[in-house]
Amino acid sequence: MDVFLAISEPTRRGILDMLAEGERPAGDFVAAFPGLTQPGVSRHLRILLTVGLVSVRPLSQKRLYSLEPKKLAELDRWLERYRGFWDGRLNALERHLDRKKASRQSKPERKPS
Amino acid sequence: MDVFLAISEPTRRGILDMLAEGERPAGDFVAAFPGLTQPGVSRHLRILLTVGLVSVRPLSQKRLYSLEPKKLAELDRWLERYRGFWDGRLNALERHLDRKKASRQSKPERKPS
DNA sequence: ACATTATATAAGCCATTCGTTATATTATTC
DNA sequence: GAATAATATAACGAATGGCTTATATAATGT
Repeated sequence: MDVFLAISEPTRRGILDMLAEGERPAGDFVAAFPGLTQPGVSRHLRILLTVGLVSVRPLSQKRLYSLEPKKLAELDRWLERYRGFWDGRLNALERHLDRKKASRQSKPERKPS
Repeated sequence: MDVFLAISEPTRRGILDMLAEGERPAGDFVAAFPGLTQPGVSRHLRILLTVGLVSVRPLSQKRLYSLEPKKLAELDRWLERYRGFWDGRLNALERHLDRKKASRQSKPERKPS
């Protein structure tokens, strides 16, 4: 299983989306996806972990998952080839860069759980 | 089948990569992937077509496929959320923007201070 | 009309994946 | 140490995906 296959699953993208806001215990995902059972969610986490899209650290009985951005950069590098093919994209990039540059001295913060 | 699933397959990414260089007849892909049979390639093209990642126009017996960038922009919009999580990305973006700007105006600026 | 070229569709097989229930593991609390 | 809480693993069935061979469609050339 590679990164592309890993993010092809909606639930796993949902998990990543939640992790974009910060570190979270596995239980949060179980609660967030009522359509799935706990083992089901656990398996998705396992997949994201083995692929390298997330990492874990134990906190008592809990396991805190967090985003592993380097792997997502892989995906971005693939898209790189196609960027410039669509219009309207440039403005979005410029806006993003402006935000980035404006907050360059401050590190991106992570919400504690 | 959605865009994420469509690009999760290596052969289909290969097809898109070839299309990044321009319009191509179906036969080109059959030739480019010796590990697959013609119907196998045809099915991948069908999938890319139904998802909206490519389009076709007939030219005599041939069918010319070309990239449909708008659909890839969808993927990019998803990644947007995560951009800014990895380092080193900024420079690549800036380089790209510089290229873009350079092609839009006659005199590109070397480095903003 | 018939053969050829280019591509698509059909049918079937095998591998993978996703979900489930049941059970195991690990840490905490009483 | 027994009970509880949080999470992981095992085993398995159902669905999906991708590949194949065989066949169909469509346009071109003779």
